[in-house]
Amino acid sequence: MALDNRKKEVLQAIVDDYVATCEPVGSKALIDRHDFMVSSATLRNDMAELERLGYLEQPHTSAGRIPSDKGYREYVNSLMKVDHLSDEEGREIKEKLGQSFDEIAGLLKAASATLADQTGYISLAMTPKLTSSYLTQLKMLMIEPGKVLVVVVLSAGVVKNRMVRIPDFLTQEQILQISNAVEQGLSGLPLSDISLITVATAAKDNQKVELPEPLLNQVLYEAYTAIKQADNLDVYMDGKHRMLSLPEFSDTKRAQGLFDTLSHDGLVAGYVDEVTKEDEKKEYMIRIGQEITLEGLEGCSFITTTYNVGGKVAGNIGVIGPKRMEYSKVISQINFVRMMIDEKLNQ
Amino acid sequence: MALDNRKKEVLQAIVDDYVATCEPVGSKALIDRHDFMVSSATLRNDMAELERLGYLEQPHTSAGRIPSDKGYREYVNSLMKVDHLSDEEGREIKEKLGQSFDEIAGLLKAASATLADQTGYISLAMTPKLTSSYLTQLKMLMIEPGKVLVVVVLSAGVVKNRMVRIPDFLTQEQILQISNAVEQGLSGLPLSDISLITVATAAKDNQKVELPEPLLNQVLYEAYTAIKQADNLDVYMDGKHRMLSLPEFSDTKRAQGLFDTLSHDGLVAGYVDEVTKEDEKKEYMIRIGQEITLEGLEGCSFITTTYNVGGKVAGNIGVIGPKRMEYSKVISQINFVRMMIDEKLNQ
DNA sequence: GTTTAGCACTCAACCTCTCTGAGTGCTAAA
DNA sequence: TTTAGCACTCAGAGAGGTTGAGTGCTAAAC
Repeated sequence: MALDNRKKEVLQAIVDDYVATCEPVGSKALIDRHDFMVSSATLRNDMAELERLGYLEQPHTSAGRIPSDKGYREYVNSLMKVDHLSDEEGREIKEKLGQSFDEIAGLLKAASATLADQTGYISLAMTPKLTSSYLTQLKMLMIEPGKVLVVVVLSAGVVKNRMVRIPDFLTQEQILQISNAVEQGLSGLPLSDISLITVATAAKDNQKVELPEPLLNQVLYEAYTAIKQADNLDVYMDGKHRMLSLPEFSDTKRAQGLFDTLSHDGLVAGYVDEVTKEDEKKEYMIRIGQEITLEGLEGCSFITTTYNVGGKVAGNIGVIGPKRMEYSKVISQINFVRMMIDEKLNQ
Repeated sequence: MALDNRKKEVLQAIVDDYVATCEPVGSKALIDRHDFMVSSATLRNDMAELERLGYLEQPHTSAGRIPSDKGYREYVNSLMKVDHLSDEEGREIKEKLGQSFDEIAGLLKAASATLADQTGYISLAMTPKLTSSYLTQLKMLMIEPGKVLVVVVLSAGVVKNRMVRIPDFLTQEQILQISNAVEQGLSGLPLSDISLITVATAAKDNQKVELPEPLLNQVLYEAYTAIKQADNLDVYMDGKHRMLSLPEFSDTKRAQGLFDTLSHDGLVAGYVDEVTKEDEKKEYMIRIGQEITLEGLEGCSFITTTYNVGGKVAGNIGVIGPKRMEYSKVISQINFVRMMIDEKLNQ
């Protein structure tokens, strides 16, 4: 059964008011703050009906109503008015992200900081998923005997490096030969196709490399690990501490549950990944309250979106806030930041 | 006026009990839990005296006493029994830090995580102060036309790198010439002696570099920035969220004040630096309550110590916890971790 | 059928009052 | 100097009462 127009307006008004005040909304207050052309008794009937249908909840008999997860969902799906960023806000974001960044990591850090600042909630920025990107360069730079810096460059413009140990007596020359051989053999190959075997094949096909097998293998193993490690997702998160000032987290237990989970980057990244796949065709992923299957985030809402680098390769940015979130505002803020990232990355 | 022996014992017992329970300690409870050979009335007199002298405080008339900052200070300075780590704990730490680390950053991250785990408080690990270290290598690796990875290697074994932009048309060959020239001219020089001018001199003294002045300067500027940036302190902090479970932070306001400050790495690092200088000759820096001049940390205690790399170059590790902290235990934990770091770095 | 006025009802929040008990300070005697 | 004893204090818990925002229901009006 669909909601009639007035009920929709009532639900919308209740969500708006509750978001603004964090207090249960009663029929009287609703009349006062909005131009309903009916009496409070009528609204009471509507509210009772909305509660029966599961869109509203009552903390206790003599209190007003608050939106349920289902209520928020309905609001987000079809009721909220899409907000435009004020010029002011747009300008602020542009200012913070306007400078030039030499590495994608720097851009994402700045994006995360900006998003946290602007929304006042927790922001999230993840490096691109690199599975579909390919290796473009592999350099090995001898720092001192036995210590080599492996630099991996991927098609998405991602550069990662890692210090590894190798046998002391190998020379820069030998290392150079190996890295050149591997680079020649593997560049252009998707990361997912690179295995210890392909690395070894690449090195051995190249005649110039002349080293005893076990030694060679040791170096190749380190190169392989460095390449694979370049695939690791980095997660930048800001604004956690701001959540403590929200009334919904005045209970330390809740805040602790949230922080416990958020301190495991991997958990969050995995969840975002999973949910992004579910909502593949949508511009945004929105999860509200109990819809979120991460422990400790049941009282939150989670909005993410995807930025693009070149073709397929993409990462996520997002915001975690209370269910009582200014959805439309946050969405437009995320969107703006995403556009900025896209622009920077694809210019 | 010095405290007589019994008063010292009383103070010590009160601190121990309060640390264990977080409840004000009364004369009766003190008699029950310790073997004082006197009556509670006598202890009451002692406690009144200790309060008059400022070592104890009373939350309200009909409550027991809690240690004041001065009381904790006396306890730390001369009363506490120095604890030895249990074999169990030592083994756990060794296990976590036992693996080999290729970079100092990795070691410090692990140290911070371990310290947070073991103490249950907030841990801190800072990269070495590099002002007294010198440049050993400077490499520039062309990633793609216009983009160069500058790798800076310092005497302390610190390797930092930074992606920079240069004019498109410079070749790998030219870049190599420049970096070689700079490296030759500057290697062995303390970081503090390196300026834009010395960089430029190094490059220009080398005959091989043949580039129009403005172009060359642009590249040199980037190299200089990369070198200077290698000096940046990194701060690793873990275990923040655990503080929320302590009774002293059940009030969200306090927790927020703490987290606000801790979210500024720089503030904390600066403070540690400053205080380490004050306590230069001591093995540990300990600051209690109001002694800490960082906003939001007035309810905490802060313990740090210094690890060494080679000679002078040194960084700090530390723990931030409630004033009601198991001082001796934390100190031995920090100490153990410091020894592990020293060992790893100087082997 | 929908809307409204009116009224009885509910219940968290707040206040006040009392009681309890842990803990104190003081005094006078040992 | 130490101790026993006693009067005193005060936070915290519990009981009782009041308030007021908010509800649901009913019967009349539209």
